Amino acid sequence: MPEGHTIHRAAREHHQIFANQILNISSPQGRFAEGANILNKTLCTSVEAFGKHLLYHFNNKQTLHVHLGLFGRIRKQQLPLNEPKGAVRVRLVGQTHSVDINGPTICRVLKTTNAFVLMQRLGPDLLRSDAKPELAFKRISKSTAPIGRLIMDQSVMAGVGNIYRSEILWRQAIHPLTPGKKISQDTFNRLWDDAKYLLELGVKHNAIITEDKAKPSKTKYRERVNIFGKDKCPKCNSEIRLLTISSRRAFVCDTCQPIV
DNA sequence: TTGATTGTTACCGG
DNA sequence: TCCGGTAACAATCA
Repeated sequence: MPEGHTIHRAAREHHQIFANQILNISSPQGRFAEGANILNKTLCTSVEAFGKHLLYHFNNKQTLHVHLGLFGRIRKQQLPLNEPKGAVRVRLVGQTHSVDINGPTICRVLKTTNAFVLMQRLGPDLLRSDAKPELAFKRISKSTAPIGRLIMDQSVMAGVGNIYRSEILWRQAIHPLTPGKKISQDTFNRLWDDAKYLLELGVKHNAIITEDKAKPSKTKYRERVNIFGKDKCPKCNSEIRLLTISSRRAFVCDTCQPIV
């Protein structure tokens, strides 16, 4: 489910529906009972995203830290409350809406200051206005690791997931196995700008859309992509090759993305 | 029922 | 010390 756009979209929505409200917090599965007690009936001050991490801040200096991992889901609903579906770890209830967090890898309460310390491990977040892309370029230009690994390394830059990785590199005609140190400043700038553009588009439409001609209205909640999971390159019609980079699937068109 | 999956971390060997 | 590889974990759907 999550790439950076999912989490930032959720943060924006949840901030709107929960900020400055006293929330009712429960854990239908009982796996989060301790944390729920600490936060229950506490004022939620803000909700924000760092990369793929979601933070709900409360006015008792505590923060609910959520990371959805590969399988986690967020379900937002209007009140009245429905029966929880599936493995709901935590349910947040405000005045108008409820949010269920299903199957996250991280779902815990931290002191707010400690949550911020953790976020410092992330590289610049494409979706945050305070991001400093030069920090990412510094890491990339010093590394012999393939660019396909680096742009998905959240400590290098935060937000890109496995689908966007293949799509961004294809759009910018960069071979995923190109060593980081061979990426020029210009190439990096193109890469960063396009990644940012695509993630912002993803936030706007709540979907992964990387194909320029795709009509967002028709593709809502779905993916509209160029080469991820495809057999043939939409530009040159040659075979798409499937690689494994960072133990994940990476798709490449060797014709349109020549190795430098 | 099986397998695949939009992710991260800990650990270990080279 | 710093890599790269691997296992573990999670829930849902086809």
